[in-house]
Amino acid sequence: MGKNPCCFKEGLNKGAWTTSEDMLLKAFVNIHGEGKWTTVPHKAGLRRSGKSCRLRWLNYLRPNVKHGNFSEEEDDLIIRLHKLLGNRWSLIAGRLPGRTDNEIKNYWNITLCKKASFQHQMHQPSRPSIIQRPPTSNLGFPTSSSTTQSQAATNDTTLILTTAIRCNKLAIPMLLPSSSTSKQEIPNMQLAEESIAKVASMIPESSKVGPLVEEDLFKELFQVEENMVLNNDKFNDDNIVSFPDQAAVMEFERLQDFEKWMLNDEDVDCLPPNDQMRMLTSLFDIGSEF
DNA sequence: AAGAGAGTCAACCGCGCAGGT
DNA sequence: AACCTGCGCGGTTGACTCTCT
Repeated sequence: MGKNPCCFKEGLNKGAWTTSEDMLLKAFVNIHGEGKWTTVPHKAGLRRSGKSCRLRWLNYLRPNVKHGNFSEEEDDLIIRLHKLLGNRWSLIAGRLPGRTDNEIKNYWNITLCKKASFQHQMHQPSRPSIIQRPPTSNLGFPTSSSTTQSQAATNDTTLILTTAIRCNKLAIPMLLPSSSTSKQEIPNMQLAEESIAKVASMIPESSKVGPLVEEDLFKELFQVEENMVLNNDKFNDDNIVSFPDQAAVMEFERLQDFEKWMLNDEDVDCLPPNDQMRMLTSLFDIGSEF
């Protein structure tokens, strides 16, 4: 397996590891612990690079590394995590005890990629599983062409972005029933406002901007029901948020929060209420099975 | 039996980030 | 600020194995 074992560079062995090399590395790490990989080859008496030692230890020699077939549960989890996190194999591996990023990456490329693609076609034939980063308008919203481009990306199977639609600005109008202006008549109103407040609280005060919204986008994010209308006149500082220059950073932090929440981690600062969860599932294009 | 092609997977490579000087 | 070093990550490679004809 692997590269040609007869290949030498600067006196270093390359290619498949021998049993004796494994024993040397294992013994050394068991005594001295992990870390300082650049000094390991010299101290352990190995003619290998530090990187190679680290890789061999992490992927094969480390205790509790699981080898062999993946279970159905593991398959399912990998597919779902990949949908959420993209090709961030180390993060995915962190959720599967005993599995390494390298193993999961190989397994995905060989097996699950096809399986996930098949599942997606069965459940959502017209929607892409991987969202393409849309071009933004001068207001920061995805333009109407983003859907078309996303579909085009699906058609030619080009995977461009695996996280979320990136909006620089998000303004949230009041949600009103078509025949009334009374908040109390809308059961979800309170939750929607809580969601708005939560999102707004994540954004620095200085970055809030004026009333900007695209109705279709809002309806998609908050799953507006047929008997409700958007009142674009009702804006104030509390329901307008933006992600200006630091958009990518903000989004990344929220993705981490979302991931932690999804996986029931402890120490999560932000636990999205139901409506916010719906917004996030739309943003991250995650199906309702979550 | 044997050759070809497809599938598998350990290992390598290059890049980027963080921390230290 | 610039450079160096160590580390970790994701993409890719290529030897080996399996399956088909």
